[in-house]
Amino acid sequence: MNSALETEVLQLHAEICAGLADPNRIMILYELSAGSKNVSELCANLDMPQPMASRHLKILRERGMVTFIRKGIVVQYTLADDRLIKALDLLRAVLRDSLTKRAELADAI
Amino acid sequence: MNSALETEVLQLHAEICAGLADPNRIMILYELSAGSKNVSELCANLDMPQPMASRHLKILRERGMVTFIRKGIVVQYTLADDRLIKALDLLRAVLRDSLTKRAELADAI
DNA sequence: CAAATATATATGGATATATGTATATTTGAA
DNA sequence: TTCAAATATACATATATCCATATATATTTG
Repeated sequence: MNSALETEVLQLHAEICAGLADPNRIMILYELSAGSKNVSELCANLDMPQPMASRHLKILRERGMVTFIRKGIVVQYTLADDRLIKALDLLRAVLRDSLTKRAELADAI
Repeated sequence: MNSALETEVLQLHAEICAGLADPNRIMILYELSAGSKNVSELCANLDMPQPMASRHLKILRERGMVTFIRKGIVVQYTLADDRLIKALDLLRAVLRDSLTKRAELADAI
């Protein structure tokens, strides 16, 4: 029923989602949504070890979720698409409502 | 800088994203967005073994992404929040544009 | 209650992911 | 060429995930 092409798109779709599926990467994306940053700035703002930032940035790069430009000795990263933040915001809203609902259920006990 | 509460919210946020990060679960969510289904219907429509469907449904349930009602002998699952589909659609659009850009770069070679 | 069917769970092996530490690479400047 | 800063990668380890298979549980009907 599914063509090989559809299967591959689905796989890539899942990989973008997996790109969001880590607290550190979510922080990086929100940080970049406030403006481009180089690796050092990201590390400082997020209190994250540099190798950790580089590894997560690599994952985001591979999935086309961030872009980068080398500016002399520093590498500046930019959010590739604002819709990534829109999606994250939607999912956070889903989470909020889900937690609210669970709290109401708990109160009803 | 991050409170323990913010850290936990971030973790839950990442877990919702991880809920989307599998081709089979994406298919299940889109299938449910067209209307509630029981496990057998999901398996039939998606050509998916039943234990596999149950396993993925469990993951979606734990994250509050689907709800279920037992109707006699069958269990009917429902998409918990339409914004999950909105987020998936946004991410698919990001993917589409990203692939388009890469194709243009390839053509430029 | 017993049989048939629908769901759920437990197990295990292969694969993937996250992290810290150490090291390599790249770049600009002395 | 040599150094220092910024960034990227390698390695080792721990943990989590995926899937297939087998098994267990629950519900309806006769």
